[in-house]
Amino acid sequence: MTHSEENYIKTIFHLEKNEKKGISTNAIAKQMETKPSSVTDMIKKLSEKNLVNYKKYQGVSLTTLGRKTALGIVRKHRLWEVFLVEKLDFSWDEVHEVAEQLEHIKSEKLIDKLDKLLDFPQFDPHGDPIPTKNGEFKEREKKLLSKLPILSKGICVGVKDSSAPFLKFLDKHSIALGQVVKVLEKEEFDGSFIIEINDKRMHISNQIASNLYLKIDK
Amino acid sequence: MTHSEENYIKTIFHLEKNEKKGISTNAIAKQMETKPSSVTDMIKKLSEKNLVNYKKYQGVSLTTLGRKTALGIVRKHRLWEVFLVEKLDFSWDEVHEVAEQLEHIKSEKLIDKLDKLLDFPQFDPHGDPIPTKNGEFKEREKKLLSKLPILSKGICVGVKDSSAPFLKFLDKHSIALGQVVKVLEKEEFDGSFIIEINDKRMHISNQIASNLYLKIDK
DNA sequence: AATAATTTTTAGACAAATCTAAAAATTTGT
DNA sequence: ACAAATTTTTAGATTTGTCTAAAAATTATT
Ligand SMILES: [Mn+2]
Ligand SMILES: [Mn+2]
Ligand SMILES: [Mn+2]
Ligand SMILES: [Mn+2]
Repeated sequence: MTHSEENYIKTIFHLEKNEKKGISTNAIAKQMETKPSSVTDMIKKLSEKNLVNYKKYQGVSLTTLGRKTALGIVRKHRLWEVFLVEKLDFSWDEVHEVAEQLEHIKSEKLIDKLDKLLDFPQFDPHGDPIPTKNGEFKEREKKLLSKLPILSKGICVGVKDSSAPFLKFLDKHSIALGQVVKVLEKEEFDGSFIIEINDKRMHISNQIASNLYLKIDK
Repeated sequence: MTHSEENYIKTIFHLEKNEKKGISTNAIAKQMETKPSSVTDMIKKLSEKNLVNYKKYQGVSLTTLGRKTALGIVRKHRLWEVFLVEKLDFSWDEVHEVAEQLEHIKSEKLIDKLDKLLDFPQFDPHGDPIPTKNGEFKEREKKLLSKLPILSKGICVGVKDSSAPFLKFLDKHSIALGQVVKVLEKEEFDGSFIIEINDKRMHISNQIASNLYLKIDK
C-alpha cells in the first residue's frame, strides 16, 4: 500500500466513528484537504483492492480487510505518539505531525518491539485507545465534561479535539490527563462550567468542557 | 525534498567515497537498480536545485549544499540503526532495511532527541561513523584485516560489506565488533588467513579478511 | 412534481518518477 | 586516427496521484 492509500483508509476509518451510513466523497475530501474528484479516483482503486465497499453515489465504507488495515495504521500512529512522549520527551501537542509520517513505516517487527519497549500501552497521549496486534480495539467508557450532571466526579482521560492550540491551552492552565475533576456549577447562559481540578476552583468555557473526556467514578 | 531525491543524493555521497572524479550515470544506475536514463532525468532536477554539479557527459558531484544534505540523511540512517539495535534488540543484519525507510522522516527535533536518547553515539552497528548535527564526520583510523602485516594486533571496529549474509556469517562464527584480533599467518596460495580471535585460532577466507576492519594497536 | 441546489462522477490535463528505444557523445582498441 | 564499443542523453510512453471543468445523479425547495 502507498502512503496515500493508507491515508485514505485511515480517514475513512475515523469518519466512520461518527457516521453510521456510508462516508460521503465530500466528507473525505474536506478531511483530507483534497478535491472530491481525487477522492472518487482513489475510492475506485481502494474498491478494486477490496478495502472499501463502494457503489456510485452511495458513499463508501470499509470492508473487513479495510478495517483491519486501518486498525494497523492507527496502532502504529498511536504507539509512535507514546514513544515520542515517553522516550523522547515530546509534549502531547507536538507528536501528531511526526506520527503522521512514522505510521507509514513498514516493519511488523519494528512495531512489535516498539510496543514491548513501551510496555504495551493501552492509550496514546491524548487518551485514545491503541488497537492490539490482533486489531482488538476497546474504547474506554468516557463522557464529555459538558454532558455531565452537576456534582459528578471523574478523572480526565482524554481530549476530543487534539489540536496543538487546544492542548497548549490545557497545559497553560495545568489541565492534564489523570487529574480528578468535579463539576461544581453550570452557567446556563453561555454553557460555561465551574469545576474543581487540582483542588482548585476553575471557570472553563463551554468550548473547553465540550472537548474534555472524563471517566466517571462509580 | 522527496524520498527519491534523497536516495539519489545519498547514493552519490557513498559513491564519492571511492571515486575522486565525477560519479558516472551508470554507477548511480547500478547502485540504485534503476536505468541510466532515469538517473539523467533526476540529475538534471538535482542540478536545478543546486544539490549537484553537473555538466553533460562529465559525471556528477555533490555541491556543498548536496553534501550537507547527504550528511543529514546518513546521520538519520545511522542513528536509527543504533536505536533499532540498542533499544529494540534488532540484530545488526536486520536494521538496514528499516533504516532506509526511517531516514526519510522529517523532524529535526525527533533526530536530536533520538541522538540524546542514544547518548550521542559516534558509530553505527556496522562501525560506520555518525555525522554530528553540524555535519562533522570523522572516519576512524582502520584497516582491512587482509591488508595487515603478519603478527599485527588490533580490535575489530567495522565491516566493509554490511549485507545480511555476511553479518550472519560473522554472527555464526562469533565474530563481533570490539573483539581483539591477532593476524597469525597468511596463506599466499588462496589469500586466506589464520587469526586469533576470542583466544581461539581460526581460519578465515580472503573474502572475509577483505571485509573486516581493524583498528591497529600502537 | 417540477425546478433549483448540491453532490458526485467523468473527461481530460499535468507533474513526478520511471521505462524503452533511438540518437549522440565519449572512450577504447587496433 | 579511425572504427567499434560503451556510455550518456534525448524522445516519447506509462503509472500514480492530483487538479479543473463539465456532465450526471441525487437531494432539497417551492
Ligand atoms: Mn495523532
Ligand atoms: Mn493521538
Ligand atoms: Mn544501513
Ligand atoms: Mn550501517
